[in-house]
Amino acid sequence: MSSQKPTAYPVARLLLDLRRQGVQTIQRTSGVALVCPRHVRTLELQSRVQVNALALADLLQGLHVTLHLGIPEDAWWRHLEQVAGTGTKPTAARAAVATVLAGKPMLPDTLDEPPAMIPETEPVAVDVETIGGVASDHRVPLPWVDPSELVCVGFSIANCRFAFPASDRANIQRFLGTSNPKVFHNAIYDLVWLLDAAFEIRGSVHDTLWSRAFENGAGVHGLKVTGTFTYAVHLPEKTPDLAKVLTYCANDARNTLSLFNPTSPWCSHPLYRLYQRMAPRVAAISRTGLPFFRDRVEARYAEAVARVAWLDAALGQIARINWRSADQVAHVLEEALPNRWTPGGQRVVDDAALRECEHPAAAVLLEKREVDKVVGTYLRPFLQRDRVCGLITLNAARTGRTSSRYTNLQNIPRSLRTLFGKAGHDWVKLDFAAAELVVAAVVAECSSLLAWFREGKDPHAETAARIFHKPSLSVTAEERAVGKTLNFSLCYGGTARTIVQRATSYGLAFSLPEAATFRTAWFAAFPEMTAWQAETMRQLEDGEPIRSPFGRMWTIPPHSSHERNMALNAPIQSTASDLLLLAADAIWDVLPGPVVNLVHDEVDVLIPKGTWDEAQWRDIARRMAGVDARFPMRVEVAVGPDWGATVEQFVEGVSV
DNA sequence: ATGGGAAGCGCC
DNA sequence: TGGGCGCTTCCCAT
Repeated sequence: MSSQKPTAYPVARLLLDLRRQGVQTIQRTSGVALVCPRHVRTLELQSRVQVNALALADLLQGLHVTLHLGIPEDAWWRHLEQVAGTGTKPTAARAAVATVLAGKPMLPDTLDEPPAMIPETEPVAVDVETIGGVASDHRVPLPWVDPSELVCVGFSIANCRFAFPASDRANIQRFLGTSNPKVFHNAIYDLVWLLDAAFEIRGSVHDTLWSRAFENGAGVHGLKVTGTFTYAVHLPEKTPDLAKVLTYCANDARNTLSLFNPTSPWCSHPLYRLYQRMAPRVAAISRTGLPFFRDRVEARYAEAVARVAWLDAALGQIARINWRSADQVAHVLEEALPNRWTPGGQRVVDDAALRECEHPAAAVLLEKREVDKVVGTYLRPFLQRDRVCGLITLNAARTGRTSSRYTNLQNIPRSLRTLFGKAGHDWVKLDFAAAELVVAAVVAECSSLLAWFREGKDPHAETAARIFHKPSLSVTAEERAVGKTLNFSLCYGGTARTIVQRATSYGLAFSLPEAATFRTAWFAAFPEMTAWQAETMRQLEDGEPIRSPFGRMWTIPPHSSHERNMALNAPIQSTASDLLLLAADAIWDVLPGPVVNLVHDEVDVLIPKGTWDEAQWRDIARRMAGVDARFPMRVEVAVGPDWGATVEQFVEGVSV
């Protein structure tokens, strides 16, 4: 491939070409659906995912494809090249699209008679249709988003497909309430709605996406080839025709059923079982959301808005530009900025650059950014409802971490956490201490790190002691911070440069050669880490999949340093998050209050004031820490009147 | 008017 | 040339 930048082939142009070739494209809130009237496949692409050329190949061969058009344009270009040959021009792409074939018959838009009797082991596929959401913000309909509404629930059993409007509660409950396995396609979403409508689901929960997530680390936003669909029509937005919605819903349930493979070994895998138990619980957390103190949020909001006005006035004295625009800021600060450039060829004006900048506007702009973020991303959206809800998903991250969307409950600033809580209740925080480092020590079989964890020592301080050649008791706070920086950076492929950057964010300063010395010393102190990283690189080069201790797999092409570092990180991060989910499962039924949030290595619980019982929580924390004997986890337990005011009570776990 | 990409920043 | 997420704003193309 020549180094010359290829001619752009915009997504909209591709869609237009597809449409010309008789491919039906329908705009939906969640993206654009491309519908070909022939067999059938669903895939979704998103920017952070390494997509497979097969995806577009399938599309161009006339499969039924759903694309989330979040991928960068050059990614589309690479696919086009791979599919239609190097140097593909739009005309060649059009020629490839021309291979789209006219279709075979699909399922008709009619409903079957619901069966009177269902054999007990027969899987029942369930699909929910909803309407509403905020299209401009890509927010799908959710119970807490107004306007949003449950329209109908569809079912598919064996060769039968049928649906009921949401008002027909008796019939919906009749089929949800059987002991048959219930099959969903991205279950959390349907579960949130069914839970909100107070339906009771009996039988085990299955999801057609889980096995794929375990097998190749595909998130819901990632590449998702889900198999053969027999009904490939998509529902137009805002259709007033209930009959049409019902048939669509039933046919989609049918599609879901066709994707379900009950004989897959994954269906009996411990992680799959875990997801079956956790999915309804996570849906419940999503629906409940975080309670907050409205008066506090309003006060903080007013304060922040006033501060923004003051800062804007101050900046206006310096230059009358849009200080949110990186381009305009770069133009004003010019020579005062450090000589760094973004991948897109623009001057870097991020916070780190501003801190190095002598210009009088820099300090003011830093504060403006901070307050702007707090107002725009957090406080203003919070005030729109009486609680803060986000859709927590089990399989959006390739590593198996949970994530939270449509308000992210996992990145709320520490400074705002004191706004969350409930009158008459206390907030209990259960937190895995240094979870990823423990997992890394186990996976790499690092004897010294493991010994420290087993003995309950502070690993960062011990690391610092090794690096600075002094007794661990005389390690200073700054030296410990260096140790922490090294531990987190070097496990996953960090360089001397990244160590310096990280250290700067901790308020430490040292030179590149110093960082290089620390790096060498770290690998010398932990020879098993060196060996483990080398072994992972060998697997990558040999094309072997990367595996986690719990059996997740990732096939990663070793093309770039990013992918090599991903291979180092994925099994560690995923194991740490699986441990938290396993721990949450282990303690769920003995918790004295509802779980209100999950933040990667933290579980948050609300309890009525005055019911704190240390012995009870010690027991809970012990169960949590001992969830898997291979991993010497420690759990920190804190309690307080709100999320931000929790105070650590004790630590439970190995050697405590 | 609308949507995608880039930059930036919040968290673990 | 640590990883993993999601959200907002600006800018530009359609």
